[in-house]
Amino acid sequence: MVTIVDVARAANVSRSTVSRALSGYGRIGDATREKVLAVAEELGYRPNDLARATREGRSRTIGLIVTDIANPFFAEATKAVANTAAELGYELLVADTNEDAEIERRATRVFAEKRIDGLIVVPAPGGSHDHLFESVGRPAPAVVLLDRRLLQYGVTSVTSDDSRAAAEAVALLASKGHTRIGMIDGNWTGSGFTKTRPRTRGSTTADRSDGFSMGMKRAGLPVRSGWMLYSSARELYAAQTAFAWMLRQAEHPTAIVTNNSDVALAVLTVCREFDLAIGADISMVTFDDANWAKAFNPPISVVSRPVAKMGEAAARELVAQIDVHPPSRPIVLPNVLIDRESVTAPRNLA
Amino acid sequence: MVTIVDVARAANVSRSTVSRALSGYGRIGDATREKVLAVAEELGYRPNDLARATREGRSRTIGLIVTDIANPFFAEATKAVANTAAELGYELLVADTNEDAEIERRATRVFAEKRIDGLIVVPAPGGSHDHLFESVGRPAPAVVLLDRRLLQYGVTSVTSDDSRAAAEAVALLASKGHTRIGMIDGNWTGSGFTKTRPRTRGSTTADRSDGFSMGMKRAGLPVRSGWMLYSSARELYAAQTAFAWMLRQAEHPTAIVTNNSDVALAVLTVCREFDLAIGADISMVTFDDANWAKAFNPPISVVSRPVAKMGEAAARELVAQIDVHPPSRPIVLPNVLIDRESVTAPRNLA
DNA sequence: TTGTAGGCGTTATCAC
DNA sequence: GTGATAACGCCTACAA
Repeated sequence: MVTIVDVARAANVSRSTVSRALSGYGRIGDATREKVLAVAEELGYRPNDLARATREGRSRTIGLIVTDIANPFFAEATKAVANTAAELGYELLVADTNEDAEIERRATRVFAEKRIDGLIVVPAPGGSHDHLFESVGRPAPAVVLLDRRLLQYGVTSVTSDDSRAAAEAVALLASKGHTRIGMIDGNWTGSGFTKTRPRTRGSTTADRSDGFSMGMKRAGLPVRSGWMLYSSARELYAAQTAFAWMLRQAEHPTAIVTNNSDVALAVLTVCREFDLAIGADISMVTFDDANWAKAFNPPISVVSRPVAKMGEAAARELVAQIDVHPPSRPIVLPNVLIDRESVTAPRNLA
Repeated sequence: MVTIVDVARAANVSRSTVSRALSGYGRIGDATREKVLAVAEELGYRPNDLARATREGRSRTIGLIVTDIANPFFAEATKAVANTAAELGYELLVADTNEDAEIERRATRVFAEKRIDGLIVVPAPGGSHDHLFESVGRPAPAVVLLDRRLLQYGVTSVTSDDSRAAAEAVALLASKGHTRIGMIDGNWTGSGFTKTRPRTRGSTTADRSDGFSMGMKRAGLPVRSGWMLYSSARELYAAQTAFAWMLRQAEHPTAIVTNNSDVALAVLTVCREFDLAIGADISMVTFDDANWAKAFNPPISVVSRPVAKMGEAAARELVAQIDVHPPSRPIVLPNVLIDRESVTAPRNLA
């Protein structure tokens, strides 16, 4: 690689003159500058940002740690973060933890060693997250949480108002006459599925379940045991098993809310197996406006989460903090309920 | 941030001793080492990898430039690259070009300044790619192409055998009795759609179209003008418009092949609007086993591309090249045709 | 206007 | 076994 010294030699000037020509600071003669620039161009000189960063104490690089980049939600968030960071003059280091807290710790450490200026993180569920915030070993000067909250630490978080949206989804279903409404939460850290509410903290998943319950209460509807299931996030078929189990109960729901698009796909699959027509036989609303939702027959009604905006907001907030603005209060972006055709009046009322 | 000097001071030894204790090179007394380690731990010392990289001339960081991370195919590839890189001891810098060659150039330059050890790139369509390979200004010592080929430059590429797979898809359709088979290619760089084959080079997209034609020829079937459409990759509804147009032709295809999952979604949407049942009224096979394909009614037959393996292979090949192994020959991984239920005999024969 | 010199945090060579 | 010292490439205060 060609360095500043090489350029200096070739242009018959000193290192500092080259630096001045390149960075445009201090005074320099026009002729000298142009010559230096020409030589640099010709030699294909590229400033060494590592050296610069070492000296300046800032790397102009931020880190993003996600539980699963392949998940459409996080893929789109990543895109927004990457684009916003680039626009703001930062590069993006990415790590995928596969929801494993141990991998998260490792990524955190390595990122810290690379001296990232800030970190956006979707913490892996379960386990302690002290490593992200303890003063000794804090991975970066600035940290922002994406789609998660960790109240104990007082970090800025970017989420969407999932509680309200879940309640709204229930209200929509109730307004069509549904009284037996179920929900499947696909973010359980256990295996298989369970009827008992897991005590999760900080997850927006919990918001959705809570919002569901609240919506049911407001509509004056009971939540029967077995109408609200928590299925494993790791096991591919857990959500299918859960929903199939739900359908086999004596009085099963006539409408279902799912907390992400993967669970929605599971529900759709099971409906096909049970020969149940979406809309006509069973109504549904899912979180996340996946790209396939509009293509289905019938098109699926969804809670569209502001993914791209969340990613962008996280990046902007992070950079603001790097520029030593004080941390913002929690940022909560609005969801929008899009009613397509998967919600109709229940059969027995028709 | 606490440096090696801080640790040295606190432990009452010299910088070199601290370095020895930490990196485990040279000779050092057991007692000294343990003390240093203890002090380092207590102070929360983290080696500064930027400084280390500056000195060693290698950053242990690789770059990934993609046209669209939010695209499920690239999202999964990114995941595989990230995981493999981590396993091999590299961190991953990511950039999204939105298929814009200018952004690609910018990312390339910045990555070079950050002194990445290697680069995996999905080049944006159109425009020159000299900037990736010209000796002066080459962004990294090692470069690997993902899902694209650029024959002129003699770079290693990782692709899947899409030509063969497309021919196989046609064969499957033909074996069920279809004679009027169409294809929609959703990677055209133009706007709207066109009937005339664009001259693209290096794209695996072209492989798919070519394979389709080859498959038709082998089956002794004609490709009527208007049965093979190229629709814009940028415009959201281009593929829908194209397929709707195709359906309105006098003798339209009874089966369709689509070259990616987004186009498949477009076809599905149009079929719903035309009230055509997949399978019964029109058969289809699409490239990419998207997560929704199994959930559809009926489940969609697909060419499953080995995405994760491609990402992993690209990362491994890149690291091998960084370790000065000579570039490998083009790597071509096998696709697998998964016949689900979207392919049946055409109506008029039933 | 231009050059000299020192330091950012590492690692490694060479004396002691 | 340990410490002083130089070097990686850059930037910039200061001197000329």
